[in-house]
Amino acid sequence: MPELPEVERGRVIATTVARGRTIVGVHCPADPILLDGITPSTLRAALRGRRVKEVHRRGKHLWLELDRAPHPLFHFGMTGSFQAYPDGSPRPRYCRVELTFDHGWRLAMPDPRRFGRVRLRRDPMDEPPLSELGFDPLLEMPSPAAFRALLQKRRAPIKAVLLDQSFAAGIGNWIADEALYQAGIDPRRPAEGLSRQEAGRLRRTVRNVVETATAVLSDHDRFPRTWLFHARWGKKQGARSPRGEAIEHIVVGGRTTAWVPSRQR
DNA sequence: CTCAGTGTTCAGTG
DNA sequence: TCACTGAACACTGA
Repeated sequence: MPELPEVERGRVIATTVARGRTIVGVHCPADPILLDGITPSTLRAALRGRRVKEVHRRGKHLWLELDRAPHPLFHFGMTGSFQAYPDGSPRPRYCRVELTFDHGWRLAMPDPRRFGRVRLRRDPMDEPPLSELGFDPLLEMPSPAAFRALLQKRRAPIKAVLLDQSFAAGIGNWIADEALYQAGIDPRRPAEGLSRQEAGRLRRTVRNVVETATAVLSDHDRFPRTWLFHARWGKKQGARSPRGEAIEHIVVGGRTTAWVPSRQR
């Protein structure tokens, strides 16, 4: 699930259930998704009794700003998410962490595949991993000139650069493919070789894809029907884009890439 | 039964 | 330093 729009949905869910509330319970079995030597008891000690002032997101990372450090920082990996539900509802399957608040509602992080991560940070923005992130396309998209300048420093394929979280924070496999498709750019092109016009188009399509997906809280059924997204994993052989174009599958930057050669140059 | 997957990290290589 | 490859992580569903 989790690229920027899915994580933003998690932020909205967490804000709704947790902002201004006090954490009264922490359920978390010992699990490798707890990093930096966190144990169930240290996590409980850090969180119980704390008030949640605000919920923040940057790229694919999400954290609760508490009334006292350290603050819990979450990454959803491939299959993590947030769910909120009232006291008494069953705990979701694959729940790794569950917080209970003073109004009786709970916030859980299920993560079947366990690629998610939970950390504690004193100054989240000033410490890794957040301090290593590039710009967040929703919060701070650079100017066209600055965007192109960043691209010109990179020789790697443009798709690999889009996936690099130290370049842009929050872009994942499907957003990179969608933005390149809409911009009409071959994913294998060296980033430094994009013209000013191409860089400008790509900047706009990245922003458009992220903003559009976020505006519908990442409800896939509400993504525009013209998006490659709906066709990319359909059938590998003979797949067609919504516009009837042939879709090819190749590997770029170590990831399966769906693209439309007749449209992307 | 086999394989790929909306992600990250690390070791090894050039 | 940069960049690429492959493996590892762990589990589901086609």
